Amino acid sequence: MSQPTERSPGRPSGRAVPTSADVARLAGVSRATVSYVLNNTSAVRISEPTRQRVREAAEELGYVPHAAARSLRAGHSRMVLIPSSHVPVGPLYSQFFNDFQWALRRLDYTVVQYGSVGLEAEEAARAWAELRPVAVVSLGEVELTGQGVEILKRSGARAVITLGTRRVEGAQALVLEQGRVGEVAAEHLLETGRRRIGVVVPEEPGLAMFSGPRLDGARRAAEGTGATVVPLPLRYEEESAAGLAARWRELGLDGVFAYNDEYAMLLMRALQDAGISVPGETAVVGADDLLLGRLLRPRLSTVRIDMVLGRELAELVDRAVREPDAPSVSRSLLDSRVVRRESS
Amino acid sequence: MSQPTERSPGRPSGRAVPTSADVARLAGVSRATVSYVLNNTSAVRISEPTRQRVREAAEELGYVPHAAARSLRAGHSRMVLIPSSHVPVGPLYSQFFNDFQWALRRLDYTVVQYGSVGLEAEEAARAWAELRPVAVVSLGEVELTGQGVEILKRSGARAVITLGTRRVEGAQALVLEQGRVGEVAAEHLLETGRRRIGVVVPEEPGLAMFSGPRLDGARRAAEGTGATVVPLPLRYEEESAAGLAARWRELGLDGVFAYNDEYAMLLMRALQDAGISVPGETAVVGADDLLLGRLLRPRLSTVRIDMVLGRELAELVDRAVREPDAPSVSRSLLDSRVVRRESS
DNA sequence: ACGTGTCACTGACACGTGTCACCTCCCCGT
DNA sequence: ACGGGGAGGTGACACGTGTCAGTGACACGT
Repeated sequence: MSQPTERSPGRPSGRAVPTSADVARLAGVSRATVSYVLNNTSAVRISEPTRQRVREAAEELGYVPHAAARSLRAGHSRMVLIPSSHVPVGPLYSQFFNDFQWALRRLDYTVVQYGSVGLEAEEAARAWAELRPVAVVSLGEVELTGQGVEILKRSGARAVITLGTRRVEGAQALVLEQGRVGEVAAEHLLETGRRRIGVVVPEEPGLAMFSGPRLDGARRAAEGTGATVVPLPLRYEEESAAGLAARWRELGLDGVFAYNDEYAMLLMRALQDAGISVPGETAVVGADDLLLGRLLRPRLSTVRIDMVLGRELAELVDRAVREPDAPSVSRSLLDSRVVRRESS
Repeated sequence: MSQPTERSPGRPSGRAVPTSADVARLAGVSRATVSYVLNNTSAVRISEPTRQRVREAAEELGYVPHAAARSLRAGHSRMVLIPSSHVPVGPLYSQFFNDFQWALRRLDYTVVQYGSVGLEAEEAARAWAELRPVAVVSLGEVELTGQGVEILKRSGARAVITLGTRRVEGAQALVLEQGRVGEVAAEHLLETGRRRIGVVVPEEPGLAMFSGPRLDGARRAAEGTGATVVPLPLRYEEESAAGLAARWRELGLDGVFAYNDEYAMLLMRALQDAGISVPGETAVVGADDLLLGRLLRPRLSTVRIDMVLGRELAELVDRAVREPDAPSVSRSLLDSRVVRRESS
């Protein structure tokens, strides 16, 4: 029942996608020549008239090379894979990500975001490895185990870089010192005379990766000063904030670092509605320096986070790809400082 | 100088990435058997002991199949490509996108986001076509021309779907009726007796795609009512808002739809600082129903946008892939309604 | 006439996988 | 003794590309 697999030599139109062989046929040259022309191979000399003919044939057929076949033959690709689970992120991160992507493209890499929603860590790593990326940059949204790194490296990845809060076995780690954020916030509150400091810890899942280190940083700042640090679980809802505000007096806090400008705004409103004066009775500090925070009264004090430059990270990826055996640097890539406004 | 290309038969470790041939060798079977076992091919019977041996060998070598080789051989892939230029987006969109991705994975597609920052429309389409995706879903962030659609289809894409504000030649278009957002906002303002209505139009590039239709929608609502609609350019900065507020009285507006809750909050604060009472003198309506809008006083009225379900869109993609010749449906996928609070 | 070189191009192989047709045992019924 | 047939497995091809070695054709110097 199966057709003989002979390829009818002249199949000019049809619905088949054109290959370089089709281009060669149309231009009246060999497939090799087509490859040389379209890739501008410098080591081989092809006459100008022939080049022209090949290019015209390719144009006419709408030929587009097949990336899979190409990287199969080449034995490697220039694909940088970025796992993404897409927690909603702020403009800060978004800006950084754009820069990063742009810089990588400039270095002639192909950036691919590959979502792996709802997969196990190792299972996800295997899925990424199937694509044979030359590098994997995990931006901390997705968990990556030492086992996963091993799978990726064995599949040919020359660089596995994690950009997150904790180190992963075998990978280049760029630690985002989230702790610093909490630390400078707490230091600021201490300097202005506060002694019992609350730290808001969002209950939303997926944020633990950031909130944990920030809390720890605040604790570090308080160490040895005699001040106390109290974690405050909070959901991003008005009722949750109202509930927290209702028992505020019994907590006896005189300062609070609220993880985030959004949580800070939520909490500050709830405090004010409960009759707690800000900053008189309690100082409030957020983070991210959102424009909206400046619209409240009192204006929200905040921690401004200077993110690593996308270009810088792209160059680091490039270096890691070219020298995979280089020592595993692990730098801190955040700089944080307090912007004092009126709420503290 | 080149080594003879013989492959040393026993190369147990080394740094080479293992192929199915290596697995076959280790398990003492043929490559075909390996393929059958690992793919659970039902039409072929392999004894249980052999299956075991193959699986163990694959495990031991850390074998991961090569996606490129696989889809090359298969002649098609199940990759859905989503071009992304990553303008910072709100939680609404983010949630939708997660659902969409999850639903596609459930339908056994591989979702890949491919950024094409700073490429021409046609050039970008060519780059996407190289990956030979089975479907392309443009979420409106990226321009896609009729020419681009042609390139993609010729390269084997069975479905090209645009999800945006305008239709594209040759593609399945799902029009997001951004106009409705402006329309219901304006209708609401008109119902509450406002006659001179401002519509904030962000000056930030990349938002024009949304802001234009919203303005048009507001105009549509005002048509025939005798009310006037005035576009108000605004940058997302305090100074810009202050400038607009300063000349508010001479504009003589009694209502404003501010594109967005964020712009609305910015403008409302500036109006209040300039001594304009809200909603007494001017009513303000935003959009997106952000939690933060509820924290202001007066609480911000807003347009709640019910986005299409991710699952629904995923099923539509699946249908389009299975029946590429189906008629080009083009539905509206937004539902908008006003949530009245205190600012209007 | 002959070796040497250069130019422009082509033939053939390899990359890793899925699958189809075929092959070899071995058992069973007559 | 022989045909039939199923169970379990293998050999070989094709997918589309990049690249190396080679091949005529022609020019040049002796």
